[in-house]
Amino acid sequence: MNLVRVRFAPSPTGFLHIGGARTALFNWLYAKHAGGTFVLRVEDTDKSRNTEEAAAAIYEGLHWLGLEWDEGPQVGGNFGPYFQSQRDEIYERYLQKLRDAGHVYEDNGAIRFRSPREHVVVDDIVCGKIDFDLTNAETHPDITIRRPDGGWIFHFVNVVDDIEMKISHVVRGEDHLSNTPKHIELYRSLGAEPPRFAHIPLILNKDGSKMSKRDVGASLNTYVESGYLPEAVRNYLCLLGWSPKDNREKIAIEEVVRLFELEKINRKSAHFDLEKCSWLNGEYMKELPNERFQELAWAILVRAGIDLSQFSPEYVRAALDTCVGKVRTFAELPAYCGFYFRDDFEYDAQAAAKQFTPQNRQLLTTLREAFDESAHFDASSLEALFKTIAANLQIKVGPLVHPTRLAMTGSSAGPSLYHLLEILGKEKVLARIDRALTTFW
RNA sequence: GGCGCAUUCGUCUAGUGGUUAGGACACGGCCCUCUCAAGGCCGGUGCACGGGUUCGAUCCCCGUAUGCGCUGCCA
Repeated sequence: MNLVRVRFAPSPTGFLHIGGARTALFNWLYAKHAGGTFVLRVEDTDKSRNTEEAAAAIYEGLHWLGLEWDEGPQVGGNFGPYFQSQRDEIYERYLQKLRDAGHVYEDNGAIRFRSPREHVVVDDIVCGKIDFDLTNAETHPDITIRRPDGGWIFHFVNVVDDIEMKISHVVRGEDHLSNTPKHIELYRSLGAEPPRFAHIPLILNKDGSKMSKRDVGASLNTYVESGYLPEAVRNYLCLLGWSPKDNREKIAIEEVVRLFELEKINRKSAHFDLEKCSWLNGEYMKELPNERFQELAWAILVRAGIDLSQFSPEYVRAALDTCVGKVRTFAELPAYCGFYFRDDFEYDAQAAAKQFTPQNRQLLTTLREAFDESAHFDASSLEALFKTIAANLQIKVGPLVHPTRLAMTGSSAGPSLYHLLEILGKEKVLARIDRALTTFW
């Protein structure tokens, strides 16, 4: 019987760090792969007031990524409570054990753990065997486990909880590697068998600098609010420090679960590349069922301050349909299709200088007449109309399309012109040509 | 400073004691095309450096450099 029990033990800071999200992901992957249990434990030893509120951001992030925990807050379990702030009695009990065995002493009101002063070998699944020499008290001072005010220190409660919760594998960030020998000393002094350790490399910024709270993209929330797809972000995170070894980039989570091994995690820290994450997001967006695309698109447009209620649902739906497959993230959508929902947009200055020439004024006037007289205003009729006019003038359709697009959207890039003309409808199309004509000439 | 970990294209990575060192993102070019994307084709850039070991090292060993982490009565 070798039950795998892993945990994600964040401290409630009010947001889920992208590195923490990946740590949670790797724990979750290993639990799923091994048929084990994924525990969520909130390390709120700081006794900060709004623990529940701050922890909520972590729950939301995990839920968003689809990393459901088997034990912990909201779901319960046999090893609770899952908040360190509620486990005081347990810590008292373990402290007494250390006291009884003479492993602790008081120092200015704080309680410190007396190191056995030996070599400790950490046999890490990712980093290999590392021999730490803890014999020198100058370089490796005894750790404090309790503050004078009674507050507990991370090293102690973390170890106690992992013992109590029967954690079999500690999968955490490499920033804890140097702490691990001290933790092992604690396990031994408490008469407990240390778990297996797997220290995963950190995630750094693209330029190699440390990713701090302030960096764009450091919080998972950035991706949620920018309209990234959780499956895309999760996929990208899987590829940071792990790979299926067969060149696959877009890979179903079930497949990752099947292939995932702690032994195959890289030892090198990874730089977060938003470009690649966005590309992957675009790949997922292409396969999005239309319903979900519409739903997410509406949400991002409303968030961007566009009042969709003044348009018919059919109009909005048709407008959004012209954007499918054209953007990599939903965050790009408001700028991409905003012209459908407002008439007072700005014109791209560079494009205007190029397209709104005296010569093109004549073309726009010609087009206006043709639109006005056109009995049909669907995309294919419009396309035929453009081609007829171009043929009559002995020019390509490009010279007709470009100024028209700019007049309709204010931009030189956008959805298919013929389709957007159909959706805007004759009335708006004529009005927008008039607006361009009066604005620029 | 001490201790620890790391080092394959700009980035994520595959890989081996003898390979034309593979893929992806990004980038450049071409094709397609109503624009932009998408798609297709082509292209450049990489084994940090110095010593060993070896017939031969990107791969093994030792240094150096650089980066990151720990060195808290933070987690």
